[in-house]
Amino acid sequence: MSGIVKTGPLPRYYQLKELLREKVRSGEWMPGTAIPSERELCEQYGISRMTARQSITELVREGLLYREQGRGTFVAQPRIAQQLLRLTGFSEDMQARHQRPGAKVLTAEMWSVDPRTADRLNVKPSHPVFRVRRLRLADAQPLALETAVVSFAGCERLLDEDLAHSSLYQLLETKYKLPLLAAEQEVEAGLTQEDEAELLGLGPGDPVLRTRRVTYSERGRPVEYATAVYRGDKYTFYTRIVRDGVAL
Amino acid sequence: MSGIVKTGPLPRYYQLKELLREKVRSGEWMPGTAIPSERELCEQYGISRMTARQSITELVREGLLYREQGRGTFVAQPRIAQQLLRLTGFSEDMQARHQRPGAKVLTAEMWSVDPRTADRLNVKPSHPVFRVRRLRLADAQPLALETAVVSFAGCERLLDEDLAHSSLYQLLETKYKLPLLAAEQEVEAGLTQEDEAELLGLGPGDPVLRTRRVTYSERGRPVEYATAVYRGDKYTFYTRIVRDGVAL
DNA sequence: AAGTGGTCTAGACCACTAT
DNA sequence: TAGTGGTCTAGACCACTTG
Repeated sequence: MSGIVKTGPLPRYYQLKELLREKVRSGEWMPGTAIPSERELCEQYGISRMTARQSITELVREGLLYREQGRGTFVAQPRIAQQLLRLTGFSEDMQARHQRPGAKVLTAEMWSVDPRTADRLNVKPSHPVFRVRRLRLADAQPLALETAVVSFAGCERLLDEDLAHSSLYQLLETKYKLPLLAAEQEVEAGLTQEDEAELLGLGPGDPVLRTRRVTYSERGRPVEYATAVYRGDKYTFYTRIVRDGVAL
Repeated sequence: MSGIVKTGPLPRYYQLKELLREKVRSGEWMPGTAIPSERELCEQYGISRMTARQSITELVREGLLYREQGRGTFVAQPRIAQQLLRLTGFSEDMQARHQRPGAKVLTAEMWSVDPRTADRLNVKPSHPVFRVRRLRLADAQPLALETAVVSFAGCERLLDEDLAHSSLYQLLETKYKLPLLAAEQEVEAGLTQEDEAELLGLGPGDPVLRTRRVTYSERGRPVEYATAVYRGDKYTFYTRIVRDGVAL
């Protein structure tokens, strides 16, 4: 009946949230239609209104629903709704594009950080950090040349990881308990340099996309600074922007 | 004493939120330091804990604070905290870079929408929409070539606007009451086409950044589809990504 | 053991929308 | 007038962190 377990391991607001998400995902509730009112949900699932509100509030923040005062809560249009905001590394990015990610490790070492990178990672210059340069493959074809510099206590353990077959982001999040919560990224247009062209299978003067990214973990602490050069003919950078301070 | 008005026009959670924000902004609370506990704030300001929590929760979402279970709530590092997420058009973008925005209107017309654009704007093909092509200037120098297609009931009124000196986004938000809440953007590297090169002051084969953007208003309704070509040598695209589903 | 944030309750009054 | 979301209360128990 209710589907909301009284004393399960998962919080009730979370259970209701996933239940509502499924109603939308499955198409049972179509875009533009009103969902049950907060008071109806309370009664249906035997929870208090504040709890139901928390579920709805989080789904509104994700863009799946929207509220109108005095009218009700509605399912948002799918284009904006179902493309959720994610923080992805190369591997997850490729999987989302239905391409098989791969990597060829060019170098992996402990490195005395240069001043520019030190500033971005908030560490002292010459501090030892982990650095890996990889040729990134999509369906076994070269797509990007990526340099990642990672800084945290114990980062030298990354030297023992198999970064040809593992996602760096997944390693950091699971094995090293460093949740990656936010990132700032810059994207520029450019042309190939000689060494890059050869590795990427491009000619001189071919267009490329250059990216720089600082990735942050908890407490706003920078963990990774990554630069990459993408083949301009095979890569499009996607982003979703949500306005800050949008009322719930 | 409290500073939280009992029956003012502004909600109490909002008053507390701005009060906390000011403590951080002014430097009274430095990054990394703990703010008073939720129960302390309740007592200090004479409000309930759920109300204090709402203030804090919103500031955590903005990246100004972070919580640690069992320890407390802390001020985040400024780099990530004070760079708030904004949805900007060209004019706001240039102002943020301390450059003077400008525009030369090439064409402004009602246009029978093509199938590709119709799909993005969620309107029927051949539907009449407003289209403006502008050469965008930064400090009076050509920076980008932008085509914006805008669709809403009454969009033909845009024909009478002075788009050489007005921000399209500001017009839409203020005069037309269309809050711009979210956008999806694609960025690619490319080379100039002949007609573009001349307008942008570039030679053939120079690198450019091509962007496509759909901007959404309330209810997830698409309002604008804009494509632009930026000079590769003068423009860097910035974005901040915040992970979806981050626990509050 | 004491203090913190995380979750939750069972109400309440308000502003707003629709009929 | 009835129903909706927006705000708010005064508690409660839990998991977690720190002494």
